Amino acid sequence: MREYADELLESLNTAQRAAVVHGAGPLLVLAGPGSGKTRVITHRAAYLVERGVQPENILAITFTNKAAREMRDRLHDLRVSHGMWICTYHALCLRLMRIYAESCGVDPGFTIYDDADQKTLVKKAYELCDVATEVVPIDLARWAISNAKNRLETPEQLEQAAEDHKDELIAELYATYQVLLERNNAVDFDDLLMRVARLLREQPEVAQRLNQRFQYLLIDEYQDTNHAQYEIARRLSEHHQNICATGDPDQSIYAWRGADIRNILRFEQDYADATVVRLEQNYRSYQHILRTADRLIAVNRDRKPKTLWSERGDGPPVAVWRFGHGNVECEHIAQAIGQQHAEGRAFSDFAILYRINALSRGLEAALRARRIPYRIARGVAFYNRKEIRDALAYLSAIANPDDTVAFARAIATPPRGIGNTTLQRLLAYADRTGKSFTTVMRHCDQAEVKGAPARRVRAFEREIAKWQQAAGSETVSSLVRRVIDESGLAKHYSGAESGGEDRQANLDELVTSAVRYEEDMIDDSEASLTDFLQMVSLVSDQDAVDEDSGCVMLMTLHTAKGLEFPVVFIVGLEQGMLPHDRALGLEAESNSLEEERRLCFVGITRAQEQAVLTTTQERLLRGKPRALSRSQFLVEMDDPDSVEWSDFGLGMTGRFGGGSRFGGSSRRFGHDTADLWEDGGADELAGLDSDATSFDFGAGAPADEDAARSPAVDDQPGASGAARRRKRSSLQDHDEPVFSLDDETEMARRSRPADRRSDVVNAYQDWSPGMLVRHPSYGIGSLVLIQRGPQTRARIKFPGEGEKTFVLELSPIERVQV
DNA sequence: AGCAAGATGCTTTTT
DNA sequence: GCATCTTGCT
Repeated sequence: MREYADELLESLNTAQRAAVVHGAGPLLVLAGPGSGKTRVITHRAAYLVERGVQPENILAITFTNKAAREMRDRLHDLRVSHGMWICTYHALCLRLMRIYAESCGVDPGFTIYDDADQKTLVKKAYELCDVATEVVPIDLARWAISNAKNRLETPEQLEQAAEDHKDELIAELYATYQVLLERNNAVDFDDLLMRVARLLREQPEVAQRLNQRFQYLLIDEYQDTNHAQYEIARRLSEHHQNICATGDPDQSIYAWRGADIRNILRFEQDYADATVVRLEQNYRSYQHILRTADRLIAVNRDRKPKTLWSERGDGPPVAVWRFGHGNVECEHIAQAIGQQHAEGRAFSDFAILYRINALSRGLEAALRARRIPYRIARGVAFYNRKEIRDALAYLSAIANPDDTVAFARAIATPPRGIGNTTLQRLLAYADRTGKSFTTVMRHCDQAEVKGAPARRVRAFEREIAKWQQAAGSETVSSLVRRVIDESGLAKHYSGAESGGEDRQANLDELVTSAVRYEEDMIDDSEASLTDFLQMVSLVSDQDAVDEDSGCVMLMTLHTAKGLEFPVVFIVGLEQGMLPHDRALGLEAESNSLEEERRLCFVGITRAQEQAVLTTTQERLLRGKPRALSRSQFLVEMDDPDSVEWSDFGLGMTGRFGGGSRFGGSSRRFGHDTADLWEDGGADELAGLDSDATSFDFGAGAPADEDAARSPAVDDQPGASGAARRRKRSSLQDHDEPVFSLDDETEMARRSRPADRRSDVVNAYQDWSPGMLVRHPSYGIGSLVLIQRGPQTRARIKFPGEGEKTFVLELSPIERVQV
């Protein structure tokens, strides 16, 4: 009879198998993109269990909650479920801090401050230290404090290392900020790591006990660990040395927030006799994609060479699209997605990636105008809404009577006749005496708050006390409901003022999330308000990436790490965007430029079948037009064999600035590519004019408004491909662009040859082998083979160039009229 | 105390 | 372009 352990090794390649069967002792798995890393980790965990290791003796640390969830699911499929700790570094530290609260110097009911709360408190430190933000920019101080914490440095150490007055001020701010955190019984994200790292370092007996508990460590994305995380991993594996780290130095993209690529590079020195396994076979992408990514990353000097290989076919070349303006870029991408969807591709097959969140706006508008369902990976967005933050402030105030940041927020909304003067007096008194805010409110006359305001303050305090009592006897969800209703928040946000209904719905959603939290709790007794709030604060963007939402996914390149999609668009490949300005500064120099390159590498390697990179000559940035030149990365990765350039409406700069109102005139994009190729010089641009006028900017108001009324998400994920197609085509009928019959535009439209306005649904229906086509750089060729499917692929023979394969929707190929 | 209009500054990426 | 902060008015 075959053992289950053998079954676990099936369908693994030699390297993967070596990593899975590796027993005790340090193991480093260097895993290139798409090399089946997650499979290896999960199979390794399951294999260990199968060989007699107890699940509760295994600790798996991931970078995101989503990765943790995925791993848990996969392990469940592999029949390993309970007992194993699978969590992020931050969640791990949270749990340890709760257990060892006293040793960590916190009260277990502490609040976790997010970015915004942290900023509030740092500002307060500025006031207390009498430092002006003009002298030390607030973000500089925040960055410096965060860095110090990552390196486990105290304010005193920072002060000793200070080189100038500014550094001294920062050290002072850090010290004050820490005191404020303590007084509020709060920690920030960095504290979670720092305090646990210190705990393990300073209390060897705790470290020892945890070594016994967690006999095997599995750590994902090791290249992204910062010093504190590195220290934690080391201490937790000090005695048994059973640490399995996986990662890829070429995908290290978090150095800017303290991640140290050296942690992975020196693994072999840190752990004597470490076994190193390299996973170099890629199962994800076609060759053209892989080779292009490889060519780009090979430019980095600070790197260990690595050979990525694949048994998959060439696939279509990587496409580079050049546009005159960011608006055209968005329109064209939306159009291409619409077209491919009409041919049977699911919307969820597409991802659009960008360097900075600000670039999502135009894309959203273009997708909405075409009624293409999309989702933005922004998990925190929900918890960042005003009404949600307000509700959470009430809850934090109930759970943690020292949390003045929460009280200050709660007391102000809805307005209850307690203004800033009163609040400041209360806060000042709390600061002076160190009493909890509830106590201060109860005795507010001592804080010089008298008369009517005093009555209101005491009334507010009584309400909080009432809820605190309720918190002890009812479920979290019913408390959340009660607080939202009784605080007056529900009423306050019910007004017909903009988005009142949405806000109500969001507040309801918060209650739902509390219900879901209770359901997820295995042991009911563990569900507590504090725990719920702490969990909520560790939610991140990546967690909002849904597997099969039936939507096009939009996200930053950072968020995309670890994901894969059949078709990937990376927009904004321009100097200043990708690589970003901050990486191009003289002082930043090569290190950050190399990180930008890795970021681009991560982006390209997300693509399974098709990668499209776009670049524009101009785009709106912060509301102002900005001229841009193409990214150096495009040049570095270029190769005529695997990268194909297309130009769309180059030189159309300036004239169309201003906004997203251009109607759903999809047909006017697509295959009417300009006949210019290389660096569209000014003389070549002349021929573009007629095309340029056909773009109809600013004239599509009716279509735009129509789109605004329709929901962004209208696709049914469950529907079969055929059903979806049918639904789509019926939609298409209604979706017929409502042209505003602006004279100029309509004339431009008519003046174009009919065949160049290819029909979206029946595109290429009449294309057949033998037909002549034109490619802007290869010239005239003949169609050898046409393959219809999710993408229409065509094999075309060019005299002197040989045969090449194209995805027609993505290439600038035109039919030649005979 | 509370609100509204105007001024300011800011955007890289995230647990 | 947006969100946040400041100012000034009721």
